[in-house]
Amino acid sequence: MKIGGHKLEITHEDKIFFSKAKITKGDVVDYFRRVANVMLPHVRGRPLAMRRHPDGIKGEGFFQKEMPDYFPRWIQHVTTPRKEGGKVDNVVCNNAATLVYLANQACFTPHVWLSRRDKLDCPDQLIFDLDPPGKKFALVRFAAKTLHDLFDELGLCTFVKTTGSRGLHVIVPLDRRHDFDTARTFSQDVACVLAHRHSKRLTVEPRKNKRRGRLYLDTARNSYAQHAVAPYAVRAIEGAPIATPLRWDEVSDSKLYAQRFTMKNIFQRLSRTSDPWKSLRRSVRSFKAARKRLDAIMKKELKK
DNA sequence: GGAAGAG
DNA sequence: CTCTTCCAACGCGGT
DNA sequence: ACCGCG
Ligand SMILES: [Mn+2]
Ligand SMILES: [Mn+2]
Repeated sequence: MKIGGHKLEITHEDKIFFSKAKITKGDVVDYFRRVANVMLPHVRGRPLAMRRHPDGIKGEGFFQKEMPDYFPRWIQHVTTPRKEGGKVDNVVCNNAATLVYLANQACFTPHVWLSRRDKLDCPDQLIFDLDPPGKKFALVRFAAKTLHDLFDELGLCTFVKTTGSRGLHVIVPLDRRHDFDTARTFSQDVACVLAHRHSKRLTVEPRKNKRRGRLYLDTARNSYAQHAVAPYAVRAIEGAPIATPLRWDEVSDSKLYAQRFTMKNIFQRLSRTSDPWKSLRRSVRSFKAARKRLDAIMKKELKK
């Protein structure tokens, strides 16, 4: 296969990766070739952690952060310091050829950092991870919408995607003027305010046995060298569900669920509707002003 | 999926 | 040569 | 200091 001026040999095209949906490795490679144009803007410039499944979804799968020596020289990469010493040489996926090469390496669930290579210490987005306690996806939709409303009050834009697994991710574009510790503390404070406003349904309680059926507002991703599943990544779950950017009005649909979009129906969606995240990079608002507004809300509502 | 070490 | 193993890591809270 | 989460 010739792509972007690179010739790639695709191996084991007929190997079954998803048995129930009868999706082969060749199908997966073809998926990434076709989705590249809409996916690349969201992964470009970011350290990428490879989630690989060489034996398809019936195998174990593993994370790999270090780019192997045998990868071709045209694949871009960036060295990042580890928090407790040492370093990692990460893949950076800036073009369709790399996406296809990774797919042939059985990496079909790439994860990406919340910061970009030119400013690794300052995230350009926050992520709130919303998973249902048990099976109640309506609670995930509720949490996402109330988060959206709170960020409206704070003057920040929000974007939402299915994770393709159990829940939703809410993304908040940031101005890269603040480090991870500052951004994470802000996200934790936002979660505390929201949990306090909706204490019957939401919680920031990490202990599972103290959540009592409430949805956990998970801010754990908002740290250095952490990563989240990339938009349009394929999850290692039967049916090949895809992490799919949504419009906010879709979150109000009671028929929405985390695995709503799959390798089988995603291109039908993409031909009908334009990229819901097209404006993401133009939606950066002032963190300073938002922090100030949140401080006022905390003083009024949290009381201690 | 591929490298490296053990046997 | 074949077979097995290895491929991540941050902050938090509790021991 | 180490373990178990997410
Ligand atoms: Mn999740
Ligand atoms: Mn979670």
